[in-house]
Amino acid sequence: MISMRSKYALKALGYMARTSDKESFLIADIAQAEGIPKKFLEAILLTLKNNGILSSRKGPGGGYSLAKAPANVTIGAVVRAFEGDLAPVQCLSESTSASCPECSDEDTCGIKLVMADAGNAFASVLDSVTLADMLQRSEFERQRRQQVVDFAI
Amino acid sequence: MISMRSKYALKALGYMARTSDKESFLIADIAQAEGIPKKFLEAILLTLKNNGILSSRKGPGGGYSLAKAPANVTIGAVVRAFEGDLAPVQCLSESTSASCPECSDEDTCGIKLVMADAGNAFASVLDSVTLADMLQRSEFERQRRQQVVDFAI
DNA sequence: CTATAAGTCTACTTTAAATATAGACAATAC
DNA sequence: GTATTGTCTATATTTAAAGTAGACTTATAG
Repeated sequence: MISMRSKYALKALGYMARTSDKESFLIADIAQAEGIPKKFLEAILLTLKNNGILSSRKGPGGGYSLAKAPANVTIGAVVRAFEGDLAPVQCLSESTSASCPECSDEDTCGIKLVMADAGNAFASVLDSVTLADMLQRSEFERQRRQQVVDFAI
Repeated sequence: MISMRSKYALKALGYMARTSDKESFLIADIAQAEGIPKKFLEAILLTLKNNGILSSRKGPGGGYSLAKAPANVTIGAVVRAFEGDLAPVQCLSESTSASCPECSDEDTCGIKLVMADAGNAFASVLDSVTLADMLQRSEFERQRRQQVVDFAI
């Protein structure tokens, strides 16, 4: 389960990428458009900035902008900014140095080996999809469903 | 991140499957062997029983036994007993009926579409590996590392 | 039929993390 | 210099996980 932070981040980025007529976005506007608590979004956008995904300018006329083209931002990079490495078990996380306290032999632990595979499968998908892909996919799905409805009429 | 419950469950099952000379296991013995808090393990084994993975008998001479051969128990089934469906986002979970509160159109939500793929990739791995596979893999890794050490000497 | 050995159930406590909020601070444009 | 906007620090709230305690039930042995 990914956190709300990650989901809000993806929503905010999706909104910014989708609204291509605007260059810069106010926190308050994004919050309202996507239904995200403003103060919470504040911290989220800051994290995205610190991860090089967004850039910002203070003062009047300022706001947040995408630091890269949507085709160059992977979903994996966004999610990792909030969830750390995407390890399904603690002992696979490199950032959290906490290993299994009671694992007799971590190197040959079957659980760890299997979870590594599963975690990699999960991460590969997110790393292979960009923000642009995500929007395109959503749009494709919208049109596909629209056609089904048209056909039904 | 999977919970300790799932990890403890896999440890307990691994222990039972590995210790093939015994038929029946006491909670206390498993707890001690695998370093799991006994009272906590109690609840975990019960859940495994309710999911048809273990069977039990009360009274003297009783204890827990594997309800199926290790080759017929998938890691996915074990983990699902504790984590529910392995949905990476709430709106993909069928058990938790809570959908995204602020998703304008859930059917075409790009986040949901991408996360569905990632979640499926994760689940596929766990569903394709059995308890027997896990033990075998661990043993294989143990021997491989042993050889490397021998060679180094 | 009683004593004992096991699993089962209910309730609670503790701990930690996620989520969210408040308010002061800093930078920039005009 | 003042209004606008992002940034930072601190705190509150809520929720779930992790762990514990103790009474209850079922079965076996003798």
